[in-house]
Amino acid sequence: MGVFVAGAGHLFMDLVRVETRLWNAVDARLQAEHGLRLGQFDLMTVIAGRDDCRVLDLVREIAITVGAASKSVDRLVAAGWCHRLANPADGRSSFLELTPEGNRVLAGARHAYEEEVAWWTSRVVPRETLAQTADALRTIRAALEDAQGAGGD
Amino acid sequence: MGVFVAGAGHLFMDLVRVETRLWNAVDARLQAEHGLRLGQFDLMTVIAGRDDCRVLDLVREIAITVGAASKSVDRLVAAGWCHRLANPADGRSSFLELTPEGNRVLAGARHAYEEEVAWWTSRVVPRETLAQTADALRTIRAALEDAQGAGGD
DNA sequence: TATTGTTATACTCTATAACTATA
DNA sequence: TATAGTTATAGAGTATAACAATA
Repeated sequence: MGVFVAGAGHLFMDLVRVETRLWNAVDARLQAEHGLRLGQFDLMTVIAGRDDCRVLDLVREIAITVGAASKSVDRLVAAGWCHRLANPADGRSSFLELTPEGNRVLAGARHAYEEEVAWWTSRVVPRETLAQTADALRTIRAALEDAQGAGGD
Repeated sequence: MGVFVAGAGHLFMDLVRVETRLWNAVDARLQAEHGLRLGQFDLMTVIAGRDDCRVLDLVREIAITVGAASKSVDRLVAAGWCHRLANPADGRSSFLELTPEGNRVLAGARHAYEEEVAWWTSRVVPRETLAQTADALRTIRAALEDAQGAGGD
């Protein structure tokens, strides 16, 4: 039962399609209900989850260019959700920190995010299969990040 | 064993990171070895796999906008990999077809594509786990496409 | 009228690189 | 010199919409 692997290439295309469509579904809901984009939710989650987060930490974690990261932070700052604090140990960089309003918006959006993702995953795939899928994705992610030099502190 | 699900939201973020990094790895290799981008490989695979493929079929399958699809096809045509044929049954649309050169490039790239994807998946995850992951992704994809009205003929 | 596709605008991302400031 | 970050360019994606041609 299920021992035949149709081909890793086919798996990756299914993964790409799921990512695109699930991203669009979650993004539309966050934008409609909480006024922020999923990309901003992602950035803010990283900032909130890391002490003394710098722009280059976002670059490595999310795998975007430094130019895009810098401008994305500009937009978060313009929205009043984030500010840059001087890094006392290194004058070249700033520490990123969510504002109280940023934390409030993020917390509110997290409920909708979890609910929407669960709707398209937990509802259609058995819990144990989903757990095994999560394990597999975490393993593949770790292999890629290990090789590409991402995510490390 | 593995019954606890850390949260579907965490699974989705792992999926997003895998998609980004694996896309970048495969894209870099296809570009270096075969001169085409992974996005073009994706478009051409859809065109090759469907009789009488139209621009709107690409829009629904890949989930891009009609403007982006039209311009992407322009670039495939400019590269000599695709052409538009008159649709005898509907003067508003064209049928997309790969040129012999397009088919040749696509076939050559497919080897590198499969090898690169397998390197990051089959090498690090047991075959049966990977098969179960493939099943889960296919199921989630079908649920999303059923709701978003994609992929159908 | 509705549909198919092209084209245009404005915004966000990509890669690349010039540039400033600091280590 | 190397690193952290900002800023600029060109190309490709996004949404949105105007538009032409056809159903």
